Amino acid sequence: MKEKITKQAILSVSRDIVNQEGYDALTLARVAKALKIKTPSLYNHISGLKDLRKELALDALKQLNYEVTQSAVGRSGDGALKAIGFAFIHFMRENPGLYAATLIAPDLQDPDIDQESSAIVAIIIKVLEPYHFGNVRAIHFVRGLRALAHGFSTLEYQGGFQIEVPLDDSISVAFDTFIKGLMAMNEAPGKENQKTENHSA
Amino acid sequence: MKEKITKQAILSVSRDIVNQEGYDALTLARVAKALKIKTPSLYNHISGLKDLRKELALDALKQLNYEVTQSAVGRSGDGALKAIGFAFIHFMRENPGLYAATLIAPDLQDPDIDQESSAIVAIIIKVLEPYHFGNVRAIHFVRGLRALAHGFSTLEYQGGFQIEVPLDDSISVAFDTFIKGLMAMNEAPGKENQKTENHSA
DNA sequence: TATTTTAACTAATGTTATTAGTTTTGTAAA
DNA sequence: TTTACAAAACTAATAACATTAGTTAAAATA
Repeated sequence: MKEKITKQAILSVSRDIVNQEGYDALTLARVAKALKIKTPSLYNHISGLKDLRKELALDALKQLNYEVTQSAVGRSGDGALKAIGFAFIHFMRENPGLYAATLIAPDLQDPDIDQESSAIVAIIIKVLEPYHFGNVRAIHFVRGLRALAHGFSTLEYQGGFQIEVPLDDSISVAFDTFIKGLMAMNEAPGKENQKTENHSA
Repeated sequence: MKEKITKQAILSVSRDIVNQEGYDALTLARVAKALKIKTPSLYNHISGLKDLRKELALDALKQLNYEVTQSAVGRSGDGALKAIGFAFIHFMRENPGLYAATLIAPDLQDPDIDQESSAIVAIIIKVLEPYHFGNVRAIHFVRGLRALAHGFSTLEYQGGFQIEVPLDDSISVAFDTFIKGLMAMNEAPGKENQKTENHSA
């Protein structure tokens, strides 16, 4: 049963390739071989390697958004925040190649990519709502949480944690710590509580 | 006055290339052109592109370590921690190509690279000493601070922050938040305060 | 059935990294 | 000063890659 060759099929084998053989293994030659066609035939469906990388990154971001969103449903407050953090790590562990795709191929100027990126921000903003932060302050916290999740993911991806202390404990403690500080901040709020409409932090 | 061609000279032009033209612009052909020699001649000094990337990453990590260390001297406690965080961001802003080199070329298995990575950990551990955390707990916090700094750097590098709220404010708030939570944690310590000797978190 | 579009193909070009073998050049010894 | 050697440049060649142009076969449509 031959798979019909379509953009989705190309993305599908690309996902497998990057996850199993590493991001660098994603070449048009490799993709064509997996699909049993010649390299130039790919140009009937995509407009080149750069395009393929972008599409793959977009796909990865969509999946990441979905999993992050799912991790937060049914939870609230600090439980939801921690779940979001772990959803990042989980995604990276299960899909190292796709995670690399979101790291390397960014082109954040691209409107499609930009939209997916800010969708993640919107999720966190929503979870933060009950805390009643001012908008500016909320953006600071969103950025902090995002940086924390992203930082842990990237460092583990690179192999930056070798010690025998379990990483999951560290992540848990780090989020607890940040959230605890966040509460303390709320009791003694700063002066920068102006309104802001733009939520694409 | 012709520059004598040496490993250092190769690394020097490589630094300029990645910072000015992006990490992808680092090819042996490009380096050779900058040095006005032919590509194969480079093999008299380095053993290939992979080697060059590794050497460049090592160089970048050394510089990063130096700047992080310098940022902490004369400061203590939360002031020092925040300064370290900003040193990361500053390095990334001034040397985007070198920063990318540390992100992309890792090979964390390599002993040279590993040593430089754990040097950064040692610095933070030292700054945390006055807080008298147990070793396990200290490692958690080191990881958290490292992830925070790394996360902010990487996200800004990718262009992940577009809004008009200044990023430096967010970084400041995030570190304050984390440090505040850290103090609160210290007042109510957890149960996992065993001793550990390995400091290469 | 005839026509148009889709999607494969072959052929060719230019850019890479890399290896092998050769020549030049500078330095140190005779 | 001449000779010997090693360092560091070179030329030539190969293989993997992306990309473009032009061609052909098959499928969909009119």
